[in-house]
Amino acid sequence: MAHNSADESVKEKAKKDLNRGAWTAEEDRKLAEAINTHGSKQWTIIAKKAGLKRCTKSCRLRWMNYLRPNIKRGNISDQEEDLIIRLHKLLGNRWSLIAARLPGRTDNEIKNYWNSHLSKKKFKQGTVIEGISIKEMGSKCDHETVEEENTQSSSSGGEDTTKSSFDVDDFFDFSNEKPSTLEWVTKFIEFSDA
DNA sequence: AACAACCTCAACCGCATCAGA
DNA sequence: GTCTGATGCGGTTGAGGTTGT
Repeated sequence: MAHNSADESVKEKAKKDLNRGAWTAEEDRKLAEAINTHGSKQWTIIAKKAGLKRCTKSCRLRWMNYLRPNIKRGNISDQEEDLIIRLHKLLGNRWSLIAARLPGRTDNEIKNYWNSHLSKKKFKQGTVIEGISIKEMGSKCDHETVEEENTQSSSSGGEDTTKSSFDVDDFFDFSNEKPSTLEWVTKFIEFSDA
């Protein structure tokens, strides 16, 4: 590494100048004000103009996970839980994709909920995944459990996957996804069809 | 009542990807 | 085509709360 130490110390100093840890109500108010003025896209501008000693990432995260309108907090319903389980089986640890199918829920919330509730539940019940660790689950789900899902749905006529009342068409509507996601979904569909 | 163990969740970190120059 | 800064994502951490002994 040819990093010069002056550069590093500038970065270190900048880091030290930033607030860290829990957000205060006052910080929330300032951030909301700045987003109101500048929109919720230009985070470098927002971070500067808000007058907060917070980095862009921190501002964005706070907005996405807490301040954003229409956020549901806590009380994940049975229906939502069921959907999370199904989506996780299908998508693996792609929390943002899963969150996109659950209005008002954030990727962080779903990730936390999965790690604290569902992963254990699944192990207790032993119904979905057997013989692999939680850490392995994320990567394995991408292909192996998809295959399992495929087998299960074909044997049961594929009806069970729609047991909960979510809109299947909407669920598989990836029209708003990024090209890289679409590519992945296309691959998944090809894999399912094979 | 006191302490330890466990749980939850907000926030941070590092990396990957994207977009513009 | 390359570089650089911005953005987004998933994994991890740690503070605070809860439960068990």
